[in-house]
Amino acid sequence: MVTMDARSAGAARSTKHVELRRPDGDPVRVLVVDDEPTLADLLSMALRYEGWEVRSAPDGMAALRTAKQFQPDAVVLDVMLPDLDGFEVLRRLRGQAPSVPVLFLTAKDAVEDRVAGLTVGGDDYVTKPFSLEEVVARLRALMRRSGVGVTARDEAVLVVGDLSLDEDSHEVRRGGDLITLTATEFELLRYLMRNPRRVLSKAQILDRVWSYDFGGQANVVELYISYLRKKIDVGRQPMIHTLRGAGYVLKPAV
Amino acid sequence: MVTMDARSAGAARSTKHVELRRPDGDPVRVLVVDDEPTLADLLSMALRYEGWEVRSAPDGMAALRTAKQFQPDAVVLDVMLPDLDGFEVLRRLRGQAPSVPVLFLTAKDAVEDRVAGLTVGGDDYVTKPFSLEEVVARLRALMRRSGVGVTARDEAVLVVGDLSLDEDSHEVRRGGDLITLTATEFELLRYLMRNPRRVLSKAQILDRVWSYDFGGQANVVELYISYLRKKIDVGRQPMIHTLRGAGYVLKPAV
DNA sequence: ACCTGGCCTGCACGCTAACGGCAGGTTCCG
DNA sequence: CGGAACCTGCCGTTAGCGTGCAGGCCAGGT
Repeated sequence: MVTMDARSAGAARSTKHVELRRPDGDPVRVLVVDDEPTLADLLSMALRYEGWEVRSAPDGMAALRTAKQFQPDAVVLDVMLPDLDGFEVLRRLRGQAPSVPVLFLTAKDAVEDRVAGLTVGGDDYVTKPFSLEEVVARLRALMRRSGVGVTARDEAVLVVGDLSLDEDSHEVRRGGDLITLTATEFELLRYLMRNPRRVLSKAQILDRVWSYDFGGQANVVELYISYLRKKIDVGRQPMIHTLRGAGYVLKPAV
Repeated sequence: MVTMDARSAGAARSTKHVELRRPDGDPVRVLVVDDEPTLADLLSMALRYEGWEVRSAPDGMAALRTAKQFQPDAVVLDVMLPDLDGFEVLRRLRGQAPSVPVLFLTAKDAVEDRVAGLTVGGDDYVTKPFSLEEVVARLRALMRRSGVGVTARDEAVLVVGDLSLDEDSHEVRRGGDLITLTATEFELLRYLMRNPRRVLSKAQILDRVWSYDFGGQANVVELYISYLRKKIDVGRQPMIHTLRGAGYVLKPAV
């Protein structure tokens, strides 16, 4: 009956969102700079899955070379690199392209020291370990603000049925009622709302919403789904549906 | 609100404020003159993020050359330059463009009185180390007074709900009651009021409201938020909200 | 130039929301 | 009817947040 190839994670994604596009119609280009191959690959795959064109570089010099030739619309940059300091890379990068937004990856403790100057130019950062949802969301936000993807008037508000989620204010409403979510609940709902009417397996959700080094049980997904239901579906037409053995779906209430 | 074409290439912010614009519709142009590359970059990024077109020069002669060709609407000028004295630059600049407003950057102990003397011409100055909020606010004020950005009658009063803040008189009111704020509290509130209904992380606030060389704990943000709450929210419908793990939001009280 | 008061910042403690493990209960399906 | 998959109440732990206190610095006044 219903399509059950929910785990075809590698397959190119069908039409879900309005694709971000550059003015010339080409897909958005993102450069990933990280010396850990595992992490770089993970990120590259996730971003490619968003429909973006991705290239990656293992160190600062390579990043600058690639950037010159690739002309990315955004850069994901690990601050800890074997050759150059991440901030040095930023400086030189700004010489080439003054307005390319940069998303920094940084270890938790390192942030405190030199957080200064990261967010002033519209740049942003996430601390390791991060969730892919977070990285993608922040990248989208960065590009939205810097004018990439102007063709898609892709505002910061996701809407599914009478449910809406504002990524700027973190405001969530179901038919007028304001709903308060915790950080994790918010990320989970955002992921669901980005993929409405589509089965998402617990594994997919775990990979996407929780940090890549999360060691816990897949049980947390069930737990947080139940939290969301209490806040969103209780006393209303349910929007979150369980598909036994497959996963969960979010769709407008009839 | 006037319709704004999306063609604003570069770093146009999402629709939050009315963008300052020149009579011809192009973005406002600002020239930054500083010999410290780090500082020049920091300023350039921040100003670009305001939606302005920025160019920078490392010394006095370059500044004059760039000014002639770039025709800026405002100039940010370090008084300490390798070649020419900042005042000399000003004099020659006035030869080219008599009415361009200038914002001086000066060390604390330095020639404060001499600079003060120059502000009679409508110019202004900021002492290092400064906060970006301060620089941007003063630049806006300068341009407002000199008639740049005539299209946007962007008054000096910020209003969010029943809360108002006058940038000229520093008067803050919540529903009629006059509220007295310290300098830091004022800058923090101004930043919040410039970004209503938008989550601001502690890092963003730090980068923006505190001086660029501030090395202290991110704890101060929490502290000053708590001060503001005491003065603004106590005994009323709260306008400042905490989003755990995300930041703070200011919004009209329902 | 000294004094004084107000403002900024560091430190540290207490608090509470949020997270996630566990386990017993429930629903669904074969 | 049995088992698998899922739901959810309970609760210990943690980390993010609020705030009182005290020292130091700057400004404004005498």
